[in-house]
Parts: sequence; structure tokens; C-alpha cells
Amino acid sequence: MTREIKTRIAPSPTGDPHVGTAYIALFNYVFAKKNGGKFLLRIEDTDQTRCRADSEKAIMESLRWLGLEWDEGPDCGGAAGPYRQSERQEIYLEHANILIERNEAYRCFCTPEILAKDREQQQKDGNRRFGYNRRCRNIEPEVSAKRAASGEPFTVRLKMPIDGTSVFRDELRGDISRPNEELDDQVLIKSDGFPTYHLANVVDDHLMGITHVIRAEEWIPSTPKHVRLYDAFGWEMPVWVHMPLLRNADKNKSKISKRKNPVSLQYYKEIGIFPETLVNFLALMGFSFGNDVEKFSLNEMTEVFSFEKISLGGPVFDLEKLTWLNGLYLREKSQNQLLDDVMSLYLNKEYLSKILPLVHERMKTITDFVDLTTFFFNADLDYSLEGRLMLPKTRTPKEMSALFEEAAEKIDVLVDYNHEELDRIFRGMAEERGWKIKEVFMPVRIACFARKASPPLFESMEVTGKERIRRRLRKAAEFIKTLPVQ
RNA sequence: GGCCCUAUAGUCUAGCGGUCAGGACGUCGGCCUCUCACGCCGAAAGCUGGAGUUCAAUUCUCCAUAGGGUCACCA
Repeated sequence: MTREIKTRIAPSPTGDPHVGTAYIALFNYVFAKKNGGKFLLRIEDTDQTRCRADSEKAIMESLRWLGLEWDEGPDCGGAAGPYRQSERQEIYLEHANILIERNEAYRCFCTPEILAKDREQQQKDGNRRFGYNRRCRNIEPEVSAKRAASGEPFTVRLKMPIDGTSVFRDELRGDISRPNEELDDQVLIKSDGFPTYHLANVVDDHLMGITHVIRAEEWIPSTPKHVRLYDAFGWEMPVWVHMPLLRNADKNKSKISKRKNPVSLQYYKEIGIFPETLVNFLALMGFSFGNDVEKFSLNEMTEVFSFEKISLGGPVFDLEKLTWLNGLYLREKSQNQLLDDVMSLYLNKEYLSKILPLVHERMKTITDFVDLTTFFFNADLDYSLEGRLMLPKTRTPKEMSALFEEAAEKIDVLVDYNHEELDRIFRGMAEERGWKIKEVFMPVRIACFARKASPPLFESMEVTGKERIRRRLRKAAEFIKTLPVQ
């Protein structure tokens, strides 16, 4: 009897909801629905140092916004719960122990310091083979157990074959093989007791009945480890499907990254992209509907979907085509629908009441409000008029664009995006460089608002929102490079 | 660097041995029009290179090249 088709999206709640997560979720969703199966959501929060409290909620909201509803998940439950890995601790430990008993895994007592030293030595020796040297692989089981019992910290590692070749079948590419000497003994349980992705992922996928693992191409190199895990447990293998990676629009088409491209789903929502547009566009990244059809809904895609319609070249995420597609959807909407959309995005009391205090004193008539606040509603700005003011006479284009890029980075890692933090960042950068405050603040004002005069800088940046501000800083950095040295 | 994946215009793609290499974004030109936008019409622009298989390669094989990914107690 064939199993019910089940797929999953397993995001790690380490930051803003990522466009790549939506991309992979989309294909998992569509494949499951096409086959009358289930699509589930699992939260991979096993990295205690990187997980952020509000991230999980934001990810769920974004996926829902896109209409990628899951059948089982941390909020709606399901037969194979819990769906949050941090709540499945005992399950992983139990399974790690099974592997130790079967001699498929072992405790490793090497400290991070020793490992770092090993790596250093390997570098020095010009040894091309990195990875763990398997020092603890053959410790006698009794000795190992005793050391563990005595409280010595350890990790659990998977015993990989030392020679030979691992082969697995990727649904889109056929057989992929890798020499085993390339694979080292992967850590399964970290010394903090949490599992690594490799263990948690395989155990959960099996226990949750996942039949098709549709994930990003970056996982291909470690798939042999996962295959080994399934074999060690004696479990039935899922079908492996590795989707191409979304790419930046830079020269090299590198893997999509927040340094070069807005990757937060929140951003696309903020600039007025409809969820159906984004889903449609993401689908276009690698999937062909057929008959030259480019505009289609999630349901229409589901009807015609098959893996044969996926192409493997890494698709560049092109904002221009996304915007064009959005226009198609927009012109199709009734004016009533559109009115609701316009109001719910920015023209509502909540948003306007954040702006109003910033311009209150600057207004003489009600109509001034509009002139004073346009940049709170724009996606990108036009720098053709005031743009040159981003470059103080005392600074070079290179220096200035570097500052903007650094600012975008610093803002990205902010835990709390607010005007105090922004103030701290920009004053700090001026100070570090020994620049005058005005050499930083005016250029930033132009970059963020394209005007010499604006409401209070950092308050306005706060209201405009992290993603749009980061995008503007990056755009400004590009623009400055086109200016002549003064 | 080792290993792995990928390769049709600037970008997204169709093609699954014989096609004038099709569509879309963008670009350019024109039409519509009070302007702009929309819409419509048209144009420029592509099979990375080299061997091999074949009567015939964009398509199959190999090599090269290029790009990407990956080599963590991150996912």
C-alpha cells in the first residue's frame, strides 16, 4: 500500500521570514495538494544561540499571507506533534541512543578548542581534507559510557563509511554520487544536548511520515549523511527533490542574500506586492506552467504541477518583472477591492497616526501633510534631484557608499529597530570615522527620504520600517558610486 | 582548493535529434491619446567552447570553461 503523500516546510526561526522559505514552501505545498496529500509546518529551533522569539510568529503570518496553509503545525497540531523541535528533545536523545547501541554512532569528547586546533594543524600541513579526524570513533563502549556518566561533556557523532561511494537519487537530477572520504562523522547531538539539523530532520521527517523532501539545492552535499541515517535506523527513504537556489541580480548570480537583495517577505508586503503576485512570481522561478502561460493562481499551478516542469538553472530574482506581474493583478481588481488594499496598507489610522506627530509642527494647513510625508509611502525613491547632496564635498563616493552599506548591515542585525538604536548606529559610525555629524546625517536623510528637509531623521526611519530603509541605503550606496569625485 | 550541482538573449523560460530556436520582463521604435500610464503593433538581442555518436545536434556522451553550492557542536 502506498503511503499518503506528505511534504513539509521546516524553517528556522532565526530572523525575518525569508523569500527562500516561501519559495520552497510553495513547491512543497503544491506537490502535496496535487497528490491529495498533506503539507506540514515544522519549526527547526534547535540552535539556541540564533533563534529569535518573534520570528516563528512572523514566519507563520507570512506563509499564511501567501496562502500556503499547512495541515499540521505547531499552532494547529496534528497526529505527529509536537511540531517544534525544541519540544522534541527526548525523541532525539532516544534515537541517538539507539544509534549508539547499534554502533552506528558514538560519543565524541573532543572540545571545540581541540577541534579548532586540529583544523589549524590541517591547514598548516596543507592537508586538503578538513573535517573531523575521528579521534573518538573507536573508544570502547564501556569507557565511553563511563566518561559520559562522570559528567564529561560530549557530542554524538554518526559513523560514516570511510571508503566507497554514496549514491542517492534526486528526483530532478538522477543519481548523485559522492566519495565517502569526503564525508566526516557528522555531529548528531551537540554538547548542549540539542540535536543538529541532520539528526532532528531525519528523525522528524520519518516520524511525521514525510514522503517527499523538497528542499534547496544547498542540501545536496549533506544528503549522503541523511541517507546513512535512514539506513542506520532501517527506515524507508523519502524521495529527494532539490530545488535550485534563488539568486541575486549581481554579476555572479550568487545565492540570494540580504546584502544584495530584499529577502524579507515583509518587505514585499510593505511595497505593495500582492500575495498572489509573489506566489505566482516565485512559481515562475524554475517552474513552467506550459503553453507560455505566465500568470496563474496557486490552484491552477496545483492542477498542472509535476516535477518535469521544473528547470534547474539558478533563477535570478528580478524585481522588475515582479512589479510588472503585480500590475497585471492590480488592474484586474475592482476599485472596491483596491480601495480596501490601499487603505489596509498605509492609508489607515494606525499608520497615519505614527506619521502625524512627526509633521504636526511643520504643517500650516491640512494639505501640507501630503507634501511633507510622501516618502513614508514610496517603495524606492528618485535621487535624480537631490541625490548629489548625499556626497559631502569633504568625502569621496567610495567612503560614502561604504558608510551606507555598513549602515544597512548594522541595521539588519538590530534586535530592536527603533530611533534610539538608529541614532546610536549613525552617531557611532561618524565617531569611528572621525567625521562631523552633519557629514553623516544629511547624506542619510537624502538616502532615506530624497529631501534636504524631513521630519526628525531617526523617528522617520523608524516609521518607514527596517526593510524599506535598508533597501534605500543600499540603493543610495549604488547611486553615490555614479557621482563624480568633487 | 577538494567534492557536488548547473549551463538557450541583460533577466525568467519553452525546446526532450530534423524548429525561420517559441513566449515573457526589460530595452528601442510606432500606434492609441490633452499628458502619463494601460493597451496594441513592431524591432534589436540567445543555444559557453571543443571533441565524439548520428544521415542530422540547442537536444545524447565526454572534456574544457564559467557560475553556483558545500566542506560547523548553523540550518
